Amino acid sequence: MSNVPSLPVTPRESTADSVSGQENSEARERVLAAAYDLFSHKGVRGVGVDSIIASAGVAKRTFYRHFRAKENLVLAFLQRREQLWTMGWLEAEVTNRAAAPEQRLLAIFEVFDDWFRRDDFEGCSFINVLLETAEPGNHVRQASATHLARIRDFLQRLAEDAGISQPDDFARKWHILMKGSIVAAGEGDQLAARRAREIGLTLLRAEGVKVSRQGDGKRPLAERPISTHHRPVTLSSNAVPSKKT
Amino acid sequence: MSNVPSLPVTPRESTADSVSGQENSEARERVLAAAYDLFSHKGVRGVGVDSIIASAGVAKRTFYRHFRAKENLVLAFLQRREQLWTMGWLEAEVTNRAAAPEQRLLAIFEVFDDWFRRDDFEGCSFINVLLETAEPGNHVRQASATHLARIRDFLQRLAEDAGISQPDDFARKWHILMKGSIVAAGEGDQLAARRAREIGLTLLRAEGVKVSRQGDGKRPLAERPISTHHRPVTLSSNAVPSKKT
DNA sequence: AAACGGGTATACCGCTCTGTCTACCTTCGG
DNA sequence: CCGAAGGTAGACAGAGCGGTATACCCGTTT
Repeated sequence: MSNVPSLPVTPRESTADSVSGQENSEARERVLAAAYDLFSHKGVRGVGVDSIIASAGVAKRTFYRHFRAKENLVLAFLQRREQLWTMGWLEAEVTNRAAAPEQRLLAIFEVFDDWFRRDDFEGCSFINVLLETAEPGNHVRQASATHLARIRDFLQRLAEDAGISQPDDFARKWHILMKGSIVAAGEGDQLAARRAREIGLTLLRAEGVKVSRQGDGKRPLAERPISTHHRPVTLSSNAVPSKKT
Repeated sequence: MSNVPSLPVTPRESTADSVSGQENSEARERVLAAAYDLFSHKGVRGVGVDSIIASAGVAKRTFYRHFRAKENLVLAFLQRREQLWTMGWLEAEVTNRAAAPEQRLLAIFEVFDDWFRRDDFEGCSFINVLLETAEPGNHVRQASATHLARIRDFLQRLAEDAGISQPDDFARKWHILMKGSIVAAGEGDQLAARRAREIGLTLLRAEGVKVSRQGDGKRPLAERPISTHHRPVTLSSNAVPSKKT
């Protein structure tokens, strides 16, 4: 049973790993959910396979039946992070909060503002993994870069919709603001999102975009039904919680 | 005997670690120099004590005579990074390239532009260490945050000199641009520094600062005597290079 | 009924890492 | 001359890591 697994276990999450071709196992899902929590908060190098299987309540053999090696789990984690965080949370939340493209760009930092205030703020897993993996050729590192690029694609689409002349350059600039504010938040600056928003505002205006002020500070924040943050409903502290969490 | 050690071995680098009170040993200096290269390029978690002592050509016993534990070496490394990178390179280079405070702020990104193009670009060790150390209370993590704050102090001084109204807020914003561009460069965007510079320019103007254009693009780059980059003259590939570098 | 696929539990291997310990060598000052 | 300080070399302990192997259990399918 276990209350509501993070993802409905439905379809193939791509990159075939499972031995017999079926990646929709319950055990696999528990592992992935446990890995999501642990990896996103403690980093992929800081969490061992033993911790994950203990937290997932799964046998080691079962783990290695679904993932050839730890690296494969990490790659699967990054993909799930994109589903849950990038798409299921950030993009959804932004799209929900504003309609005009330039307002959506600004809304990113309003979403970040809430995020940075969370006591269990984890930072951006893509950045974290990228930076804790030194070797340039690494699979995991490249995957992180790809997922970051996909965030940039979202920004670029918004820039195009806003009629900005050089959407790629603009998206990369906006991404610099996002990444910079995330690192600043990790450093402890809880106001980082507001600062980044202000920079973004001047940047938009310099770009010739007319941005109708609907609150320079906080948003009206009427109804916002989505998102209980991008965290999957973690399976309630299963089984042996391992020794040294 | 070993060509020009990175620092003249002269005075106390604070935080007494050495057993008998003298931290000006030659062996200690070799260790610190080796650690600087390895840590800054491969991360502090990715480099073991064995690699360091092999690269430094020093016995293990000697290492532990000077550093109670690896953590103490890491802290010493961060301090040296501040001396060599923050002060000896970034601040010196910026101060050398421009005189007016607003020009110095912009010069940061011109210095970064050169830096990002290096093939052995290592990123900001303070950010790297901060992000690869998950636990919030950690000594090393806090030390990294402190060193980052000291960079911000430099920015704040420049902001004050430029007559900017809220220097702390401005410094934090500028730092967001710096950190964001560094991460972007780590991701592979070699133009990140120029993008950040452009953002900074609009930000300065929005702040009411008159910035006389002396080249919107590249600088005149006349004489610039300082800096062969912040890298200490690494002791030429000493001793046993260990097995698996 | 038998076979099989997937799950559990646990021991184990080999490697790496931090840190200690033994033993010897060199230099230098009283 | 001798002893202490600081150095070298290398074995070693103990822990954690990723990954494998053994043995058993259970439900479904054939």
